[in-house]
Amino acid sequence: MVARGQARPTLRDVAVRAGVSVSTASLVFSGKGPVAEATGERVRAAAAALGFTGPNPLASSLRHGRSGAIGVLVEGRLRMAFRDPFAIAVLDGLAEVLEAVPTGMLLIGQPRGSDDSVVLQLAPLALDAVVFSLCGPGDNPAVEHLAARGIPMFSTGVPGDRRITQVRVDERAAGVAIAEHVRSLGHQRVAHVAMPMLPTSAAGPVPDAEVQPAEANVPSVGRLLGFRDVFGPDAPAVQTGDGSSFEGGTIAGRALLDVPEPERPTAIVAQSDVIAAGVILAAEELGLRVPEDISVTGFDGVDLPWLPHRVTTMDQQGREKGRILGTLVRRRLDGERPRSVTQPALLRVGTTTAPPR
Amino acid sequence: MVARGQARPTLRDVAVRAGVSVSTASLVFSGKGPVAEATGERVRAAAAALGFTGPNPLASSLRHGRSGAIGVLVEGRLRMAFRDPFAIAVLDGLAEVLEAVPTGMLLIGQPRGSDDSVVLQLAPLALDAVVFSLCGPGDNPAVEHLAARGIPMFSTGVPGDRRITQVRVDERAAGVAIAEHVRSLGHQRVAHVAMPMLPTSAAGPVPDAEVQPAEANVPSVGRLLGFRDVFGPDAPAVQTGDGSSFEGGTIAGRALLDVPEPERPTAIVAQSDVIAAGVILAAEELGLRVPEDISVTGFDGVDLPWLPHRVTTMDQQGREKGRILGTLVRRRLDGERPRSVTQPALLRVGTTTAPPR
DNA sequence: GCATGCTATCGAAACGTTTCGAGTCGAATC
DNA sequence: GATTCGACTCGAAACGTTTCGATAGCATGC
Repeated sequence: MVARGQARPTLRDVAVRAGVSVSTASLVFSGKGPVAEATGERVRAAAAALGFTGPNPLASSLRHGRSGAIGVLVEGRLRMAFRDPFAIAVLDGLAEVLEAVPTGMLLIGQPRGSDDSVVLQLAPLALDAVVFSLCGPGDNPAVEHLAARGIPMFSTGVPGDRRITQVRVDERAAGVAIAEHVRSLGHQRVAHVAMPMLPTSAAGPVPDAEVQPAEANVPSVGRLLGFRDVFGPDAPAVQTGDGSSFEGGTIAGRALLDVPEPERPTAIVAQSDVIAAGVILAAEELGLRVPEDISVTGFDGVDLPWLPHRVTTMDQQGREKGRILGTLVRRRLDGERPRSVTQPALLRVGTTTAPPR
Repeated sequence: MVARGQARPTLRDVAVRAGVSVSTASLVFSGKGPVAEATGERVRAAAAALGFTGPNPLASSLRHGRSGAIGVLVEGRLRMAFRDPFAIAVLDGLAEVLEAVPTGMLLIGQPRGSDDSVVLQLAPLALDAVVFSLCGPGDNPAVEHLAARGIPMFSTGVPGDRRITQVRVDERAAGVAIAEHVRSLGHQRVAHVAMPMLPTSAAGPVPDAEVQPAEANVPSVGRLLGFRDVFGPDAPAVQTGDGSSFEGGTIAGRALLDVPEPERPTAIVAQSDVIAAGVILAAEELGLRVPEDISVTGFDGVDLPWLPHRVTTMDQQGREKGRILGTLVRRRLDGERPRSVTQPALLRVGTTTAPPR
């Protein structure tokens, strides 16, 4: 029942005790190949008696060449990544599909700046695939390493390497769609709050040099391009210094709204719901009512239970995106070569937009 | 440079190409044992030429008996678990320590109700240790399985099994401390909003039968006991139906505050900051100002950037707790047998408490 | 009475490392 | 010149499975 000494029992111990060969014992646990009822029973009894809880996963993995784990690369500190409810939604959908396989998700943190340390961290890990779902723009040193190891890679748009199978949305088209909605309400002075264009971008107005039309698949860039497709290339845009964050939204909101009324935008298009929430706080701090005095839109379509508004947003259906990602991973592990897919984003009108006064 | 055909190169391929034995090649990559400079160079060159990215982790793990991954058990859907910023803080601290080893964190979801499926999910996973940090009260079927496999277990208080090494706080004492603070301000009619006493608890008033003094190590129970140590055994307490959630706090807050003024409590002691935030929303919805009309306290000491208050709370230093947890895991993997530890929780007075009017 | 087919079982060969003990060789020591 | 010592290298034996091909037993069909 309990381990004698230190060593765990092995399949061989079980086989010996049951009076069968190791291969037969293996068959009993894997369920492949025909085994007589009585034999199976004897083996299971021996296993129970020895406290054998099943074949050693490491040995089994080595034989199969599969570890049963996929890596999830997390850029920056965990606490930051997990503040983004959209990322969580994707992860949740992913887990939902992978649970059934079953495959575990191995979190791999990647603190900023330590470029090659992630490779050192990755090298000793046995992974069947890797998902980039909490990463920002820019190249990731992990991509080269994983490509060399032949580990299949998946992402939700960034990094944009062609060796990575993607579940993406047409960011620019989505940016156009929400901007159109704002314009159709009658807004003309409209500003944009973006996530950083580059990993190195500083908070503040977006420099034109950082907006490369070729990078339209990067969410921050694509959404800004879409916005400017509607409101013109000179429509004001500021970026946060830290991705999709509430604080970043608040800071940007103050900068845009704390100006004399004639210059003040009548609507702000933000690149995420969390940023939009921050902008709303900034507006309310300044005594502006949303949506009467100022309209605010978000992006993502996540639940913000603590926000007493329903943000007008582009619903990206994060959980569904995660599920699709999971399905792609599964199919890849089954030997197929699934191609990248594009998911639609849907305009969802909430309580934070109205015609200008 | 690139894989020929499908097969990845192995250490043997590298050794052959470099004209050395496999064991010597192994020495080069592991850095153990003396290797002549020239030999090492030759092996590395051969590896580069073949596109060998390092020893196969699976084989290496089998040999070492270590997988380089620790499991993190997540009760309920991922999205729910990750809504709790305290859990995230613990995870963040844990990751900080484990990154350096390096060891990955393998998330294992455990949807409610599917009692033995977690074992099925766990069985094929190679884990060096398991951390329960996002789990609620009650027994967990995974504990038996892991104990049988001899996998070291760690937790932050629950489950309370003695085979698990714990980083806990004295929940009851902490509950007393914050209640004392509220009483010292002069409050007499004080209510409590708890997390569920049992996994099966329904939202609403806490039935006496669910409050077992023996279970004082369970956070929800211990904190309530501490609260009642100060305000008496009949002080009103309601529990949420879903752990530490904003919505749960709002619902409970409405139930407690939407009553005629003479019956209304002048302070509410909540079992988490997130719940406290929900209570504050409920209060404000009813036109009550915090802290002028009603004081609200939380628990945990997490950052809620979107909340325009600094909650008075017991700071549990989640990140530090996670770091300690990580250190315990590390020491255990180094062969020590670290004992459970108790962390202090510190009263941190914010802007949500004041004397009653 | 012999080929045929099926079921149940087994031995041996992987899977790709790491580690242990042993061996080689040249330099230093007596 | 024999001995001792390091530095370096190597072969072989694990680590605990899974899988392939072979074999044995036994009934079926002619």
